[in-house]
Amino acid sequence: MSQTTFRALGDPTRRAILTMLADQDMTIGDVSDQFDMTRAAVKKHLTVLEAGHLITVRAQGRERYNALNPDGFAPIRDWLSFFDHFWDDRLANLKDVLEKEDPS
Amino acid sequence: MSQTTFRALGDPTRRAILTMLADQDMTIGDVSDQFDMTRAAVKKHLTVLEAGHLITVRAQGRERYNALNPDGFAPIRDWLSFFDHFWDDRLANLKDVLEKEDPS
DNA sequence: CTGAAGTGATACCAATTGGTGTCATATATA
DNA sequence: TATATATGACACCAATTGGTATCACTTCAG
Repeated sequence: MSQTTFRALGDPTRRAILTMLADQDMTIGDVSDQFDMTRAAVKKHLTVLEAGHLITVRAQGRERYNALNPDGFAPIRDWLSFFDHFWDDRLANLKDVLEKEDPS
Repeated sequence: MSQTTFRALGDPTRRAILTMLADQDMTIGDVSDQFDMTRAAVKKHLTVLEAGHLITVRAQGRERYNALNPDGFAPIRDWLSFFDHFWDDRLANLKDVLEKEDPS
């Protein structure tokens, strides 16, 4: 289900984390340095982001690097595209109607 | 802020409502007929969707029709496009590096 | 006018969420 | 080996959230 992904994006702190990860992969310590909250809180956010497949974690010694997972954004993009296509079609239908009413 | 928009999309019931509204504008009664929950609960969801500018409401007699607001999806699309562009650029940079290492 | 239909608003409740504090574990480093 | 560093895992708490029940208000129809 993509519910975990949508939910992960619902929190502003988590979206900020994703933006930061766009610049560079970061450890929990790196991330929590940028926020006025404990590492435990950041860890929870990272767990939610991982559950939503928006990030991946790779261990390196005692550090664990969090990195963006581009593929994780696909469900969101797909969901949006449903509406985009819908509006495209509706626009096309409107065009057809107009052309039938007043053929040029 | 687009936080209200992201938050609105975080709930599966609200996303289902949006999908239903793609087919046709609906009153609260229409919507709540489709879910196993009270009208009051549906009303709350619609309020959140309206706060996120994802729907608009127009009164018609004693009925109030809820309709999709295509423009409301823009913040989400824009936010996603930031990452899309980022990955495009990163891919381009990678290509540059490869071409420099092994000029064809 | 009277009653039914459609809705808004509020109080209330259980569950979830975002946060802290604390302790345990694993890994570098002196 | 001893110690500091980086992290994970809980237990716990306040605030938010999704839901219900209930009452008031507006509008349509007889």
